[in-house]
Amino acid sequence: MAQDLTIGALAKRAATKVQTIRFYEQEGLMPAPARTDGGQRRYAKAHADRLAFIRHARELGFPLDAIRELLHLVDKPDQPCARVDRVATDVLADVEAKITRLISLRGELQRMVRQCRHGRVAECRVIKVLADHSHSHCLSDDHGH
Amino acid sequence: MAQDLTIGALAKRAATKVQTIRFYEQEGLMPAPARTDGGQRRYAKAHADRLAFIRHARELGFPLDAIRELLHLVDKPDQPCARVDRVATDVLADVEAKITRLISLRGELQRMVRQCRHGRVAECRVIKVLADHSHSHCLSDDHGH
DNA sequence: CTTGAAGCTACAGCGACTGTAGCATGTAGG
DNA sequence: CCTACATGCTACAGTCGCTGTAGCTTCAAG
Repeated sequence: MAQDLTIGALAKRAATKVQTIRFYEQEGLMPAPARTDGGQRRYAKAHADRLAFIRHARELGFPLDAIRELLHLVDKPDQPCARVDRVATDVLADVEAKITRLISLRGELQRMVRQCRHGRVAECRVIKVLADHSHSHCLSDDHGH
Repeated sequence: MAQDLTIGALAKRAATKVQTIRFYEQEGLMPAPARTDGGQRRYAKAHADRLAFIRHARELGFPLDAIRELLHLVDKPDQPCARVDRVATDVLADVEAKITRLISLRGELQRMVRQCRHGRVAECRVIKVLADHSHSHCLSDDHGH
């Protein structure tokens, strides 16, 4: 077919690395493509669409396992989409938890940096805050992670 | 000395795993402690302080390399703390970048989940949004990461 | 002296790639 | 037709910060 892509051309289109595509194939996320007589991969449009799906999901924070599940579900279009919804909601909850935690980290870091008087290490607030054991429990609600 | 701690007791105090402490020693973050005749580690208070410092810095998102640098600086208290400030500011910038990105992800995920009509997979908005290539560039300002 | 918890070393595994070494293939120009 | 040379191939190591496991030894209490 005329519109077949080499792995390099596909990688450029999807803004991924060549190795990443081979990695997705190995992980069962991308189907094995046709090969030339010499053994090189040649991709059709369906592969490009699938790769775009995977990349978009990855950018949104979906782990590969979740993407694998979504790809299975795409092949069963008559089923109810409750599981799709579940996967997406789980990712959303994960993203929200990360935001909450990072905002609390940002607060503590900002306080630390703001208090630094740019003197010598001996009296540096940053070092003092890090060394101060009494601060360390204010974030520990998450250490089970 | 009477106040020496086994690795297990130290781990419990610092809310870490035993293996994590050995890992920090191997990485040069924790100094090698005294050993019993049988070869078991025995820790003094200085080790507990150092471990608390490391753990607190880790909770704040400092990578181990940054912590290594801070620990070196702690041993040179007469130097200006500009480098300490630099390390902390870098971590803060990193945290802020992550927050910005995650908030944009959250927005897209919320839209996706909200539009789901809980029908069949064939007409699922979540799947459609993920498959739609035209959405995939709205976050790509960060793909260099 | 025995038992059982806790310690020891060494190494594999996680997630999601990324990089490297050492070849083979494909294609464009001469 | 031949030669460069970019690109492709496989296989495997490395990234980060731990965590878990196997197979053994040591310690402290009873």
